[in-house]
Amino acid sequence: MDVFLETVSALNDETRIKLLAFLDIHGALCVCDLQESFGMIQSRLSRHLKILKEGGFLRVDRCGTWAYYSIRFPLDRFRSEALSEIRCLGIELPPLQKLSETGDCKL
Amino acid sequence: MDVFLETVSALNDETRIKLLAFLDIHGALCVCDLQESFGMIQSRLSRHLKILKEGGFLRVDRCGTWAYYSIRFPLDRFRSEALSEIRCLGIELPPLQKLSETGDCKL
DNA sequence: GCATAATATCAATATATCTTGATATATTAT
DNA sequence: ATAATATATCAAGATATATTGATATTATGC
Repeated sequence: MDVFLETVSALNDETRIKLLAFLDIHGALCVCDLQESFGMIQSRLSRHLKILKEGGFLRVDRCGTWAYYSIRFPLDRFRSEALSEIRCLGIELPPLQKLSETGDCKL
Repeated sequence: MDVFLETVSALNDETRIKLLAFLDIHGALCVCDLQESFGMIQSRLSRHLKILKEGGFLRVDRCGTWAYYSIRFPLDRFRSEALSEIRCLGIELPPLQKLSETGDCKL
């Protein structure tokens, strides 16, 4: 019950739905990229990304000081179906502003 | 976005998940049956049932003064997958206390 | 019509969640 | 070691949601 509720409540926020849609389109991005793209303050993003990660939707790959967030695959059926729904919503997303450089990191 | 969030937030409550599981097992029940089974006050149940209905999970069939709530079929893929998850949670549910009589009503 | 029963809605309080700004941690470069 | 950058966490206030008790609505039987 708790795990399911954690998954559902991760979905229960407009900001997090937009973040999922954005990461679904653009692949792995770090917090500063998202911060710049969405014009959001860092602590807010960090919190939402944590909730999405703990809800089983995202993975994090650390690369030096950067933390690259991306959709976690494979997703189970429920989360996968949720992502399909999100893809169909036609959400308006901001343009990607990419500041970070992967450099050595293999993502 | 709003419709999806309405669906998700309907799922985002322990009481409502239990109600879905209970109605999934027992079929159509009226508010007084649920009230008795769960030991909840009527206004609380009525509110949660309304949210589940507006979230697309339940239908209501009125029969005189009774309002019979049941899972709405067919469910779309996302809601159906949510219900599958709920079935797998192994939620402990109270025994059914059935007070209402269907009588003439065809359910 | 009047009384009773089932359900729905409202207003107030309690509880949880979100946002913000400040601070803490961690990594890299000098 | 110090400074700079990226991210995470914390505390306070703002907002949303849940619960309760009271009231309103609707249908039935007398």
